[in-house]
Amino acid sequence: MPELPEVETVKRTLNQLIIGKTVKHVEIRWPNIIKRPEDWRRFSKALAGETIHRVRRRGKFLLFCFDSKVMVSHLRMEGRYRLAAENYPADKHTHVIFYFTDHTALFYRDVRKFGTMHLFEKGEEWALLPLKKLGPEPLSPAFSTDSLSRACAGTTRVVKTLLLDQKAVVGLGNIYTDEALFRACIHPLRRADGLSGVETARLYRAIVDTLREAVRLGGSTVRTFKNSQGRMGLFQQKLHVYGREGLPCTRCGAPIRKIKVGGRGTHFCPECQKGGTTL
DNA sequence: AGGGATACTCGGCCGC
DNA sequence: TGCGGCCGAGTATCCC
Repeated sequence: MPELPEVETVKRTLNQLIIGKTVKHVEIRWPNIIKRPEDWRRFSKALAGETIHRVRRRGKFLLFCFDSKVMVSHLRMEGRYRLAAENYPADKHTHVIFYFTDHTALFYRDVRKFGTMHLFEKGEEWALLPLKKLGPEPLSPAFSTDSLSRACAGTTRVVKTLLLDQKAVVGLGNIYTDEALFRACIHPLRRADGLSGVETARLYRAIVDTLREAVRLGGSTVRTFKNSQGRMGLFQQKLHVYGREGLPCTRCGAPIRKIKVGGRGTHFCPECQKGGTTL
């Protein structure tokens, strides 16, 4: 499940592979992936003849910047891009194919069909969903202990839920939220507005450090070993709690526990992340 | 009004 | 072999 470090890795790879390519046509095999424009047929028409100038990232979204259009793509759990020859055999999980004028093609494959694509006129993407309401980038000056404190102060929700919702900070999903809370020694069920100043500062550092290291290692490859480009992240070897239910805590040896928080599987160390759950 | 909870999308996979 | 339930990111929708 791609979170900020994985999406950042994909962005860097795509910037090496598809810059300067011009779209010949787009084949849409599963129209539900296309969320904008409403008529998915117009998505293909609008991109024909457009050249890709760069790929950017905002939170977990990829932005493909064309001449006059911007395509905003979210991979959700299993979305993947692969560049190949245009006659590469697409399997049943390949839902969108961008054919280029140089006889290569970008294949979008997504087993769960959960991914989304929005197409905008260049410049209008920031004022509309899905980018409109996103919080600060965690690895930018816009995110700070102060901004995190303000976000925490304004809500009665538990801290894990706050971190997942992309308003206090973007880019965290289930894996890195659990890892950051472990690193900060904060229980996932603590109420956000109950965190002390010291704890908030610790959480800020933990988020930044966890994401920085994961980006450096090319993200995590969790439960998908058939990554076709051979490009596997290495951060999964650094996970302290995610996917480690029952295994000894790397810090204190206590067995890692798994609970549900807001419907999401949540991993934590019952010793290292003690502290009042304020409930 | 605006925060919070819930429904919805989807198919591989698990347990029975 | 079949089948129901689970998982999960983000948005739409409802509720308070």
